[in-house]
Amino acid sequence: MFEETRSKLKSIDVGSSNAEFLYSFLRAFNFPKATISKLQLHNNSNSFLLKNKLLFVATEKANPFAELEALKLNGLAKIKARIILIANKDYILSFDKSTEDTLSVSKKELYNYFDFFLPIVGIEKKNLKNAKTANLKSAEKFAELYNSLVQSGECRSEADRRSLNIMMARLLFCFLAESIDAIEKGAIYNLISTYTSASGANLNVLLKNIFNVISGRDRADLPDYLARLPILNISLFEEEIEVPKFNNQSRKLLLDISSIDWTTVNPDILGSLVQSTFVPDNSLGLCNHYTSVSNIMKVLGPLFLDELYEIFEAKRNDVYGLQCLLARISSVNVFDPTCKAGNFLIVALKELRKLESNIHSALQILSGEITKPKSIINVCQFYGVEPNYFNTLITRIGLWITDFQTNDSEHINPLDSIDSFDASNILFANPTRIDWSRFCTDKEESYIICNPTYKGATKQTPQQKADVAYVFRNHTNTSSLDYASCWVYLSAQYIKNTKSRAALVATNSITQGQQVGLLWPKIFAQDVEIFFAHTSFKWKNSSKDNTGVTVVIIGLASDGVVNVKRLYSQSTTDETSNISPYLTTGDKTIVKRRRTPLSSLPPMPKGNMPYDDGNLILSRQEKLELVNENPAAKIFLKRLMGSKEFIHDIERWCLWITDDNLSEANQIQPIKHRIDKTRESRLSKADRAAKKLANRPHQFRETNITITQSILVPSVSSERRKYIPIDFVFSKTIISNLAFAVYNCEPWIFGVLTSKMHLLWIKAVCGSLETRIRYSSELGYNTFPFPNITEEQKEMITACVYSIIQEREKHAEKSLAQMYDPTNMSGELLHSHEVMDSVIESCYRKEPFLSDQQRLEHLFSAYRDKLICK
DNA sequence: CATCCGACAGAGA
DNA sequence: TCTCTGTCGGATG
Repeated sequence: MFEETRSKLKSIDVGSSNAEFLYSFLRAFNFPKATISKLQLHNNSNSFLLKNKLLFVATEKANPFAELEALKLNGLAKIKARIILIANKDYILSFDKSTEDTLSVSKKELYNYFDFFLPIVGIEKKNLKNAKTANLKSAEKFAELYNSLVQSGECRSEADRRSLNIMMARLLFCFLAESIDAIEKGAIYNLISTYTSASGANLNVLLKNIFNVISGRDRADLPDYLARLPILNISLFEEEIEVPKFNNQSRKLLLDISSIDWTTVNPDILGSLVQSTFVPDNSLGLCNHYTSVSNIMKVLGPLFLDELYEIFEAKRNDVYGLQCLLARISSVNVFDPTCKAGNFLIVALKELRKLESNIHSALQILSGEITKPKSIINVCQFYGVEPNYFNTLITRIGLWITDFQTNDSEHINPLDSIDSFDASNILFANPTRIDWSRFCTDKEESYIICNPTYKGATKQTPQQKADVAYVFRNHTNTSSLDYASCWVYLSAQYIKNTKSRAALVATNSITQGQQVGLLWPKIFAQDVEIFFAHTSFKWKNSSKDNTGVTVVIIGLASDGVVNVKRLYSQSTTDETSNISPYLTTGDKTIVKRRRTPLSSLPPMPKGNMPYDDGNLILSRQEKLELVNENPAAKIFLKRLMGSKEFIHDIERWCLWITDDNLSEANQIQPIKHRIDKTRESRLSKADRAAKKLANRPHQFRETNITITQSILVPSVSSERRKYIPIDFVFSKTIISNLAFAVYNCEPWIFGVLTSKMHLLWIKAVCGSLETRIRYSSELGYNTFPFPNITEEQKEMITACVYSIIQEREKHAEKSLAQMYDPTNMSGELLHSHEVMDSVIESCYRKEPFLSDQQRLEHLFSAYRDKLICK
């Protein structure tokens, strides 16, 4: 169906003018002539708008990312088009506003990515089950072969696994070597198909021979068919390994793999795919998530590439300037201290070569020379540390093939290119245990890029726990840190007092909640600051399972190295003099956990934790059945509310038994059964506290109850609502550990908690679940700066509270979720909240606040003042 | 003792 | 399969 589009795109003359390029592009997607001739000029003569579909921008800039950034600065929302297509002489950069996908390819390769543009003809990519790319196909075949060999029982021991991994890496190397003619094309396929039997029985012997011949170990009296293989003098083939036995099926898979056309395989994602599909478990418990190219560009651009391109644009007509720039890029180090399959390094190499090629083109124009010299960017400038041996091999392979593919010179002998396999600096080690500065010694400038493993403090393996303890051995209060903090800290140490910079992708947790107070003082103490950052966005790559995590990007530099800091979000870019550890434009104020409220507010504990494996809790149905059969059970039941039951008005019940009426409760068989099960479950836990709780299995861990009225605050709730849904609950309700409670409180407290001021504070200083609002008392409530107010003010607030309650009562049939639906909130309810907001704000100061930014600044300064007073 | 977190998890469309 | 939005339990301070 789209073959025609593809072939039309392929036939576009790359050298044509911008307008011609655009016309051909649109014709490929079958836009009628009339549409094309009616194209509107947009803002200036370099861009065209196809309304609601496409904005085409022609640029002179060699780095189209700069043009996209410029558009973002002006606000992407204003652009009335789904897809933005930026084109310079050779490359195109495209951005899909809806999916936030980025595509960066040369014009020549554009046809292979036509599906990116299908939304402009009304087809969503997700609906398109198109043929898999060569990359994915190859990776899956590789994974199949790997699994087949593992499952046939050939690779039981650790040593067998290792041999298998090395064999897989060697095979990958051989096929790529064929693709660049370092090995005769089809040689491996022919050897296997000709000299092994269909049963696969002697295939392992043949492979062993092939490896021996290639390594040069065993070349005496070779039969002719093996003698034609070259000697590849690299470490990959040095070790003599046991090759696992093949069977009919695995032999067939290997033949399939060797007949793939490896010339079309893209090294920056192949390695990652291979790795993510066939290293399912590894002894270090590290994850195999890899970073997509568009995410890598979010890191490389602000870290150094944008700056290099700015220099290039400025010196375009200056031979000396261009030569200086060349000298500079030939001496930078790029260092990924947890490189996995190496795709950061590979993309960095590719991008630097692209820039180099641009510089050579500019120099050619200035000097009139025709031939391009050999690249001065060497793979030895690329450093990686990786605790998985197989990954180090994949990284080396990726860098080697990229080195060959991106070298402009036509006179590189494929066999000579092999040397770069061992030239790259890839170290097999645990990066938390080595001294980075002794591995990647700082020449002129080094750039650290990485996407370390994230693991929350309570989810770390003992090994990871020990790693964190080792990295932070000179500090206290470190056992709640995420595993990724190690890389932030070590990066800061590495760049300290140098001009080098670092940029990391990390879980957003390290920029939120308690971790801010635990990590960032240790970073800032080294005179290192955040010079750019990208706020939270949902992690995505093209791997089959897109795991749920929300990430940020953090750029670090020594104080004073970078003056203008850039703060990026999905659609905006802010320039500022400081980026806070919460990734806002504020100052470096850090809010730390407090046990008691800073202001004159009553305590807010968490609700009661069941700790029961579900045995003390009943659904509506279970409760009805119990009461039907045992009417006496009724007095032991109370409504239970966590966030979900509270917000969505879901009926859930719990057994609430005091020591006094325990014997009475035990008379009812189903209740006794539930109590017994709770005891069992608590006893089965390793935790000492749990065993102690088994002594009172009829009760929740905490036993707080409401006597008059309590305010319930859900601990997690959607960030899309205008207000956090909170409400009063009364004595029949038990609040669970999934909500906070101000027990038996005065009504005006409700006014403070529901206010916009409080919400802003909570969003700013508490943690979050992905991007949900995660309320917390120690971080958000106890730290909230609220003025001491008069009785009159309390009365005013109370009046507003009642008017909100009254508005809610008009919709008594609705749940809080429905009343506070972000798209459908009643005008009166909204209004009563706004009145409340202004009353609360008037407690802070007479003149009204003009923006949330102002409100937050006031809150932070009030927080600092209160702290000093205490 | 009692809080904050999760390379998440479960439900609904 | 994607979108939306909050469970549950326990190590940790």
